[in-house]
Amino acid sequence: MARSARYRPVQRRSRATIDNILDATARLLVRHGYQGLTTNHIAAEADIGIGTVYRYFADKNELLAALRDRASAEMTQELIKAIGASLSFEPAVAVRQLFVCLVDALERDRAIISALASEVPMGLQSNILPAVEGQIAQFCRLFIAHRRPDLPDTEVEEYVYIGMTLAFSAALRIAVEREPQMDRQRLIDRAADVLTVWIESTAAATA
Amino acid sequence: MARSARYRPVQRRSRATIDNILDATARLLVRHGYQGLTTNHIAAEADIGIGTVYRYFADKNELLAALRDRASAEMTQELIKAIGASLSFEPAVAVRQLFVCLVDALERDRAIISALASEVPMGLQSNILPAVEGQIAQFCRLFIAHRRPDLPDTEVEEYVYIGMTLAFSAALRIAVEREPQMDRQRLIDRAADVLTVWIESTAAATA
Amino acid sequence: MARSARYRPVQRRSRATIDNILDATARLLVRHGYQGLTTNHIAAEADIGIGTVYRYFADKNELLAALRDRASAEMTQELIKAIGASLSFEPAVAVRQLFVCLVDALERDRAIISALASEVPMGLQSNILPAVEGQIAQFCRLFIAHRRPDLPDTEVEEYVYIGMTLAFSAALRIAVEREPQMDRQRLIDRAADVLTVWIESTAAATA
Amino acid sequence: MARSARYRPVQRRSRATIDNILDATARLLVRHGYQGLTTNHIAAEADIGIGTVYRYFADKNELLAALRDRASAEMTQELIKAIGASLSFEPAVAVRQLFVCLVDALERDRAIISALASEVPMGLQSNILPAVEGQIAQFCRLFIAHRRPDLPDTEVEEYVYIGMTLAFSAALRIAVEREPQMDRQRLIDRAADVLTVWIESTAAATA
DNA sequence: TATGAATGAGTTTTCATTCAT
DNA sequence: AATGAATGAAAACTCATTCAT
Repeated sequence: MARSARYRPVQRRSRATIDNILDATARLLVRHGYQGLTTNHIAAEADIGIGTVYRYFADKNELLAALRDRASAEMTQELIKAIGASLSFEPAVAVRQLFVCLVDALERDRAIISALASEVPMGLQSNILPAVEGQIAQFCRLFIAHRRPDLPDTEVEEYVYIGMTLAFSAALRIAVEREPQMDRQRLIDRAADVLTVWIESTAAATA
Repeated sequence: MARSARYRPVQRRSRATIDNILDATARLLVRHGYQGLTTNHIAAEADIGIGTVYRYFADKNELLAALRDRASAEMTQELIKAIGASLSFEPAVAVRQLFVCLVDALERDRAIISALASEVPMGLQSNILPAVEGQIAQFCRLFIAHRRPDLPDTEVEEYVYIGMTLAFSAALRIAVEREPQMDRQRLIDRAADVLTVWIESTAAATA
Repeated sequence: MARSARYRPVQRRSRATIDNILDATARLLVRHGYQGLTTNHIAAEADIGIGTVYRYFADKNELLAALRDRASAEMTQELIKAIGASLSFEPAVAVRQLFVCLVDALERDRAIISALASEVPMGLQSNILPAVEGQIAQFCRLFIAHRRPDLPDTEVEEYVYIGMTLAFSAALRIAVEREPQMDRQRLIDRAADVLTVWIESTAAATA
Repeated sequence: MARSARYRPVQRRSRATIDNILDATARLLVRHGYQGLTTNHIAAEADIGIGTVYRYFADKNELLAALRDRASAEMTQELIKAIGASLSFEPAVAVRQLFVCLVDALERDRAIISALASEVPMGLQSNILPAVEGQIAQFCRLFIAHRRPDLPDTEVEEYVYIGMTLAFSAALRIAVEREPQMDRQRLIDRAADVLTVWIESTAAATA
């Protein structure tokens, strides 16, 4: 907000230092949660001076946003690769494969995801998933438009919206919030069933 | 530390004052988000002394928890009433009715829900929905067990888990996060379709 | 300070209520120390309203002063009785008897003495012992003046001052601050020795 | 609570700043007593920001403890020097010299001693004298053990305990609590007499 | 006379941010 | 470019005291 008006000299910024800071932040977030995550902590964990942190990030919010963006980008990349690999399978199989991959990805980053999503008081701003979801949605849009050129844009948009919601929220639950006594594999099967049934029913309905 | 037990006199606490404080908190949360939500602000908004806030709530967390519980209870009540009213319809219709009711309820409380869920840094602790969802899930469990006494408990549990996830996450999106250009009614229809199709397919599969 | 100017209607004050308040204060002081000793606590412990406390004591300081005075008076009374009983013995024996009695008295009230003396931030104002000591010193003065009418007042005063200091500080240590592995009886003997030797030497010197 | 360990960066701490803070605290304590001794006042008196106080001391207690330790160390140092200087004199003379030195030291620091001992509500924790006394007692133990190797340890311990109690409490009275009309020199003489007589009597008794 | 709900000035403490070195 | 000592606004919370009932 106040940021754009602040004087900021043109300077060479070291990618390595930025990653060092971001890594330190992620480590602390996973280790202790947002409570007690201070910029001074971050500097100490990254083994640099606090002043250096502020050479690379205008303020704490910007730092957290950069962390969010980096995590989003990594996860997006991974999912897009999985989509590429699934393209040759038939829809029902592909959907299941992608869903498994999504749960895996969320599970791997569960700590950082849940820390950023549910502890950092930046509102939805700090959430990693919307960005990831937006990217993936883009692919789905193209895919559907390619397969069903007859559907109007708004309808495509609605399918994508519902589909993304279902896929991501189910995967998130299974990966991050699942209670220990529930069976991971069976939940994945059930959720994939829903997606498959739904896709098939809509394909039939609009055929 | 040395104080063995917090002093808390037995006393008559005024329901009106508690509601006044909770209302003020909700108003501030909706208006400005969690950032800047201080106990002093709350007292000022409620037009009482800061000491009074601490007469009724041991600390800020307890206050927020009370707000969460009140909102949860209200929403749960409303949904249970809707469930009662839907009991006589056939499944497909009932599901649609209930889903509409859920979206309505979430929409009505959207401000407080999203503020508590995504801005208060208490982790999932501050989220209203889990409590509501848990209550409703209880009903679904009973209902399914009644209609399908042959299903083992763990399977019922899985269906409920997936069903609740789908219903609540879809409804939450439509009510709270829907982008303005999307049509509310059509999204509700699509989401209800998913639920209906899924319920019918599982009924058929296990028949 | 501001107290004398405060309006205070002439009223009947119940001795029982005052003692109730003082007892409650003493109990809390012994139980939890000065930390956490609030007037509201005191009222709750005494099972009366906080307003009632302020009907009987202008402020917290006055309450504490009343407690100090009451404890002082009780201890003084007890010691004076012991002095009366020792009067017929010869000096060396009497001194030892009185010293034992002093240690006993301090030990009995150790909790309240140490709480008031070392935790209440009223400076020396809160200490019980000066008042007790002053009263006892008065007796000693009379006794010495009676036995040694030839000594000038200032000299009597000095003897009393030194004697009181030695007796009370030694007794206080033995009763309140003694480390557990030290033998109470032997310490009493040693301390009584000092007093006896000193008294005899001064008697001889001035003879 | 959730913060696993207090963040405390490894850093160069300026001795000058610490002393500045401690000096300011001592000044305020002497000037106004413990009442009204707030960390904010200390910062203002030291002419630094409140944050700086907390860079050097974790909390108010630690600050007060540091002040106590500094005062203790200074006084101990001084007394030990005096002991060294007295070692060549015969006992009666040495005792008197040391007692005078003790009264001097206490008198010099009377303000801070009485403030810390009788106003800071940390119990005996805040008292300067126990630490000083403990150090000096150590010397006496060694000295007695050297002169009277036949005495059992517990007996030495008792003599030291009684002797320290007498010396310190008498000196404290004379230095800090003496009423103005009493003659300092004569009180010192009387008190030194007690110590001398006692030492000689015990030497004779155990010879 | 007794009550106890309400008060708010005052306290400790935190931590994002600056800037002289 | 990097540093880290210093900062101080702001937050949570306490508790002696008042006063309407």
